[in-house]
Amino acid sequence: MDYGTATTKGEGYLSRMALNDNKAGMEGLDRAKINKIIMESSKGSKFYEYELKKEHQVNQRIEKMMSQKAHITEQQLKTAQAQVEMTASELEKSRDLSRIIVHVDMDAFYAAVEMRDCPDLKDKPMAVGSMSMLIREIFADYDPQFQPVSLDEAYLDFTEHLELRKSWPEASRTHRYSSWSTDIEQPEHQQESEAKGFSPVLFEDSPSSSQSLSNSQTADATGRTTEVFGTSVEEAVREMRFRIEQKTMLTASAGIAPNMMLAKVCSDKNKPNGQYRLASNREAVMDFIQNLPVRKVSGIGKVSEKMLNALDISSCAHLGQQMALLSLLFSETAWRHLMQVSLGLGSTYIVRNEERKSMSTERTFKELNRPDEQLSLCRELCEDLAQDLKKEDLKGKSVTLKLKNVNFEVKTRAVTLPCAIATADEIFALAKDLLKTEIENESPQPLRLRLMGVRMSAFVSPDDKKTLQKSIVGFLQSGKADVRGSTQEVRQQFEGDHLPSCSLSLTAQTCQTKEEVTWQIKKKGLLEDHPVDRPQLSFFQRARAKRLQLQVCSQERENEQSASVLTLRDEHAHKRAETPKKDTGPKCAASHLSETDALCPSEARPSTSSSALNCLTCPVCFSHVSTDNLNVFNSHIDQCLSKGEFHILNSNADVKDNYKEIEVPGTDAHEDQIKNNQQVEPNRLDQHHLTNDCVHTTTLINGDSGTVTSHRPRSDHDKGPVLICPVCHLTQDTNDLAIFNRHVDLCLNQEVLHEMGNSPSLEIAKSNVIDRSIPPPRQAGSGKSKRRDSPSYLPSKKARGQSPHNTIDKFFR
DNA sequence: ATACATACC
DNA sequence: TACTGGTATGTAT
Repeated sequence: MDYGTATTKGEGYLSRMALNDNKAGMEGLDRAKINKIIMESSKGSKFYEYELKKEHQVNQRIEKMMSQKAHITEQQLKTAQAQVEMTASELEKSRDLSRIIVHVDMDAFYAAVEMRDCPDLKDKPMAVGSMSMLIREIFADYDPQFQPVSLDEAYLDFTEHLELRKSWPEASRTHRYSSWSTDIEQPEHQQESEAKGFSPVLFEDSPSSSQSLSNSQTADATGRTTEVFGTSVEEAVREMRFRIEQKTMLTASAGIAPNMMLAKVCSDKNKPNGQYRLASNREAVMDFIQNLPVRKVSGIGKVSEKMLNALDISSCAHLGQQMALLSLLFSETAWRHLMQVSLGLGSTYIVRNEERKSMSTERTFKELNRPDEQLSLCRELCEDLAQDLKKEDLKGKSVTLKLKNVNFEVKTRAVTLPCAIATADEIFALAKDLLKTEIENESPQPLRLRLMGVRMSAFVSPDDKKTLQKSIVGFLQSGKADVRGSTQEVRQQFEGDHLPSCSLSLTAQTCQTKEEVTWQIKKKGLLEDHPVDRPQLSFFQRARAKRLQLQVCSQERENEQSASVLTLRDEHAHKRAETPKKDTGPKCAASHLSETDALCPSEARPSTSSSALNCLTCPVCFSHVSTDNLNVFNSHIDQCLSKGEFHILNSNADVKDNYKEIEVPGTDAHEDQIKNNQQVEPNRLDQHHLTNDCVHTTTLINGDSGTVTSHRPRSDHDKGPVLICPVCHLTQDTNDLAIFNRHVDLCLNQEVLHEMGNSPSLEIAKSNVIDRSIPPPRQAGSGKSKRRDSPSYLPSKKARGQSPHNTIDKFFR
């Protein structure tokens, strides 16, 4: 075997390549010359170089695996063998041969795509159709639950259909040839029909769709030939293929087997325009499997095949023989899957999995290395993606930026928000930051890109998308009742969107998860009227007090808004304290709030209603501010922030210095910024700080701590402040605000835990506690750390349902 | 949650 | 042959 020969980087591959070509029969050739040609052709082909690099990586994996194998003892193997046999007999017990699964695969689908795009065919009449239509119109007759796997593939469970079919009259099994194919009865009529002016179509979006097909079929007065199909599986499948062909003018192949894995292999057996049936008995299955190359199995790709080959495994029979070894070398999921394959097992029930998990758009181009161009491309992609999202009415919480450089190296960078977003501006606000970070990381060299992509994932469920009227106050009113039940109703709808640019803000009202609710509830604590008077109250008690107060005031909405404003302000103050930045001077503190607009759907933004805002309490000085004008209130907070109690935060960072004007997406300043984005300011306080806020959940303590710690006059600053936790009232032996904040967060979370008792959101609350116990992003300025450490107690992904026919991909442990 | 690799069409 | 664009998922961290 040739892997492992390449240990040095540059020459390794090349010598290996040269070696590879040095096969029997080539001995007499001028080897030096050949090597030179190989070298030359590889030169300039970044793609080829990258392929070699990947190959090398795979070879190293294999090497590692082989050395692992070399260390396996007889004893280990014996134990593994016993284990594996146990598993095998368990799996054997679960074998279900009662289902009849069919895999259909359109033969020339992609050729048809080409044809559609071929200008010569553009003007020819096109029949309507699509997989979804096939779906609807043909597949559903055989299995209403059928699963479309891709544009040209589907799984169907024929079992029920076949039962019914037994008693069907012949008429129900008789199908007509379409008018365009009446001239010939052979299946090969396709070319002929094209000659008649039709081109095969499967696409709903074809420009000249709509007329022909259904018309021609129903108006098939000529009648001509019909075909009667029998009641057996083969006949039923043949009938289905016949109907597909009549409808789409494309042939399909099919596989019939007792499970999905086998059906898929079978559909490949008689590939163009054929079908293959594997009988539903164990012997037939095992026979079929024995000589089946592992590579034929869906999910075993190039890499897996190579790794298995290195272990002298090429057929499924080999798999069965080597399971003990495989169980020692591969991950649990991987070897279990392999074992299923070796036993000819696969999924026997078909799940229609209609929700997409992500949506993305990417583009390949000639080298793009100017940051301004990269950014505007990024924007374009975001716009495209937003459009696509809109078509399916999707909103997601995670945005991933994908970059491939001219050397074909791929990078993905992602952020997740607590709330779902969908517009181009919102997506761009995040993607832009991810991109900028990468540009900065590479500087002073430019990023030399050949591909860029933007993906949206973590979609909110349709239920969650509906904005509900019930407010978080309503949630609190129901006490600690079923949080799960109320979670979805926590959002508020605000009417209007005409906000003074300075005073409004994102609220977390659009957030969807329990975690976010917890987060909000905690924020809610800041609404407390007299926290200094009643500091002994728990967070929830305070929340309840607030609720009562709110009831009295019956001004829920407006208070919600002020809550949001306060909270955000706090978050930003916190951020500033944590991440000192060089920025322009203060302008309007609330403009920080505006920046977050980009990150939440506009319809969720609170409006600055003109109704009275009594009961407003400054989160910094805790004095009451009687105003119904949020601008006034914001100014008040600005003043508080820029003096007095808040100075403690300045020990970490000069708050004032960190105020700056923010370009809000959609504003001129923002647009200009994008357009002229030549230079990137590395330490800008920008949208992604909100991102960080969101990712790290709560950051609400700062305002509090400012107050709580204001026991000492400013002159004592040098000695360090005395920090007393407002929750547990214990003096904290630290000057480090970050540590102190973490402590308070923990305390608060413990409150939440207690309060929630066994409520369903416990898990979430817990995770907050744990998250908080992790040090905050190390350095300020870099602002790079968007990583969130995941709690170790979370169930592993293995717990997720995985269907056996899924891919396994990585085999190594 | 994020990054990356693998897989499939 | 070179190699895209889209989605999903397994593994590692």
